Amino acid sequence: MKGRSINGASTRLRIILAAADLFHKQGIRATSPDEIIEASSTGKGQFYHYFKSKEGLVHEVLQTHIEALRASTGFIKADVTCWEDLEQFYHSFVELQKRFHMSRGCPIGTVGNELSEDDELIRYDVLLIFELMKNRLATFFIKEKAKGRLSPEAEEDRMADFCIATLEGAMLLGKIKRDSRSVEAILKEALIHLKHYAIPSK
Amino acid sequence: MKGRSINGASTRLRIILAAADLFHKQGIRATSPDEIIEASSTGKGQFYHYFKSKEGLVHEVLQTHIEALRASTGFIKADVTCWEDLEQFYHSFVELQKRFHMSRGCPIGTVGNELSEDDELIRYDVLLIFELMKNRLATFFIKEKAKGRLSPEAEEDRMADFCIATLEGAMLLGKIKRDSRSVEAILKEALIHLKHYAIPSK
Amino acid sequence: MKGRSINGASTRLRIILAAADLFHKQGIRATSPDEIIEASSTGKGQFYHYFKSKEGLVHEVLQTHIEALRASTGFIKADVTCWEDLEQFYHSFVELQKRFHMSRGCPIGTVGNELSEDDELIRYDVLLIFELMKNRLATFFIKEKAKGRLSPEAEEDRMADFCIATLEGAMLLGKIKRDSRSVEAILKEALIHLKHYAIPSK
Amino acid sequence: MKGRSINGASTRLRIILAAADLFHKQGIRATSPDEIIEASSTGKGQFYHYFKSKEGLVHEVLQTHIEALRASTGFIKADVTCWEDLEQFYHSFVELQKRFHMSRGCPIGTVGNELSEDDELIRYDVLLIFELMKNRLATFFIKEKAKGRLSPEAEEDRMADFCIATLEGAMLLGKIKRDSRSVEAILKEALIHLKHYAIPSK
DNA sequence: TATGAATGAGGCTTCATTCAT
DNA sequence: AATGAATGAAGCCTCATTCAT
Repeated sequence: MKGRSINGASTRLRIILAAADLFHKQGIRATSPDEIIEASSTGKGQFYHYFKSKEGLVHEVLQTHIEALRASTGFIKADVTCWEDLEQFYHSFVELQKRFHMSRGCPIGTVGNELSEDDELIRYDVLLIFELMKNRLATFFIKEKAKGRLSPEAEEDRMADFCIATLEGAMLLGKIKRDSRSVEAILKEALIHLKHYAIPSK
Repeated sequence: MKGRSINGASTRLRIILAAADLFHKQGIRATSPDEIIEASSTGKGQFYHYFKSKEGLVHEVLQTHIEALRASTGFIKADVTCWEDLEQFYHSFVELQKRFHMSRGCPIGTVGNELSEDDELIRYDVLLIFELMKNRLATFFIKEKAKGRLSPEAEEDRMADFCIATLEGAMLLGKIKRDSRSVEAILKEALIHLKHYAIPSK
Repeated sequence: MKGRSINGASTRLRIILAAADLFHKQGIRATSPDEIIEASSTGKGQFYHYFKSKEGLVHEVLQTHIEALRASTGFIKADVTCWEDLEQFYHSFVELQKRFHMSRGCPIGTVGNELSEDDELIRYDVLLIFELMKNRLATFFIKEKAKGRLSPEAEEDRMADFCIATLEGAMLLGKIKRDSRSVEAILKEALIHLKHYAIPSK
Repeated sequence: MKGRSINGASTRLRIILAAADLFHKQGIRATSPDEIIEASSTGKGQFYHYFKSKEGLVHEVLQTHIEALRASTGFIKADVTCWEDLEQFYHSFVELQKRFHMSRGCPIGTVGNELSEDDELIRYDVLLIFELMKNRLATFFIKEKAKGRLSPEAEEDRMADFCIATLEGAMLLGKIKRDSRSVEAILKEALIHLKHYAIPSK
């Protein structure tokens, strides 16, 4: 009788949280159900009681990320309404990475990067998260443009994708270098570029 | 008997090439020695004759990438001497990705992504490759600055890291979206930014 | 509350019926409690509430077959009082098999076949069913002999066993061939043989 | 280092023989790879080195039965050239069954009986064995007829199928009853029937 | 009566590696 | 240089059952 809990939901959640952490730390393939079971103090049966397979769990973990993104309950600060918020958005990721002493990349990027052609279902989940983030950012740019504070030739969607790409690329480099300095430098460059499209309000 | 050593060399190389392809396609963890052996038409013994372990092979694969980068024999066009070359550098990666119908990311990034804290040796190999690429790019920026064609406040190393980060991030998005359009858009944005540091020769 | 016990009875019955069908379809070992629970739309608890174990359920399923045989409520037409009835007896099994497009064998034989030395309890159940069927058939032969319509050297028990064996063997061939023709041919041969013992009433 | 053998073939054979015995004893589903591995004194890896799956092994086991049948090296005496040989054919099966104290059925029938709709490959193997046996028997009947020693209305194929069906049915009953007497009685009845088609040479 | 959470043993298969020839 | 047999740990999942509510 390991982690017998009050209700089933908590076991399920414990599994998801343990899995999310392990996937972030070492990737999906490097994480075995047994490891997740151990980390969440459950039994083998519970794993497959709550999730139909490891892949199913991956899906649930990503759904949890989506929830957190939508409800702004996670580490990601994607409610961007001003340029400072955009910096905060970037910052929230770097903070996460620093918390793990630069040994991990982006939780989403890590998962996305290790997908292959037979992980279509998971790819769609990752895609959805990236699109969600992109939309949050694009919305900010669109509003800025509407207010006449962004150059008319700025393409909001492109800019948003550029944000995400620089973020993901920077975090990957940060993980490889085990150093946050270039991550911050890269993101600073990205911000400089984005702000080039800004029209200073007089 | 020459034939033997030639064949020997080719066996070794066949294994490396097959492994490089599989690692790129599906990552290291998802690729078993058996799969590599099969793809390179060798026997189990040969694998461990030429490489002391799977990790050793990963190292050799990365050494091969380094060789190719140094000798400019691979797909990477890192001999950058003008802005067009920089575009070519980016382009060479996008071409690679397109060749696989946007189902793969960057061969180096894919490997780097799935490393965890106990893959220090491999991490150094990946780091070396990124540093090598960065130096090639930085060298170009340094020369440009020396020629007075780059703004004095441009930081060449940062710019080079920015190049690599945008590249890696863009390719990740491309793989997740299975579409090259945003990859190209992102890289275009990156180039715009970099060129902002350029001083047009009159 | 009557409704409850009625529902209760029906739950129990639903489980037995679902199990009987699955055992017939794929055998006992290939059928898990989960599958039975799913097929009978119950919960896990109900299964072990009504049956002490999977083996206990197998026993109940066989008891149900026995009931049906005794009360002549099942598909088996074992009330044999004339030669046409004997044909009907055979025919009822072939009909069952045809209903499942020749993909299944005899429901009893299938269960009996997969028994091993530590299934003594179940073996006795199966044995009882075969003995029951045999007695029904033997009774017919005994009566025929009593009426002087069967050769004095006919051994009624042997004949009855012969009936069952040909039936089981024919159904096995039918399942393997997925074709009813040889089943019918074999049973026809069997009938010819049995009728050889008959003395035509002048 | 358990049963390290001189050459690989013997390991493979040991696995097949152990599996054949266990399948006969308790059926395919009741036999786990682990059990086969244990019984054949091998390692887990060897099992999957020689056979692609458990199903693959079942196939090989059946192929071995086919070989034995073709080469007449197994327990089955299917070289039937006279009526005594036919009795011997039957007898060889009963002897096998007696050797195991009537606790097992026919090795082929046992496998055939537990198949379900998703074992098509194995079903074909079993079918082939039955067809092979049938042809051996039918050949005898055909030759007898050619020699004018069999009634013109005898249908050789039917008779052969009848032989196999009675055999399989009798063995199943024998296993359930744990008694050889009715098996022998049933087969005696079958022989009586078949001989009815014989024309005594004057 | 009913639900489904919890448990852990075991089933089938792959992995990475070593060894013998 | 080359082959492939051997090994055992581990990976993913299902099973049969019990327990708590």
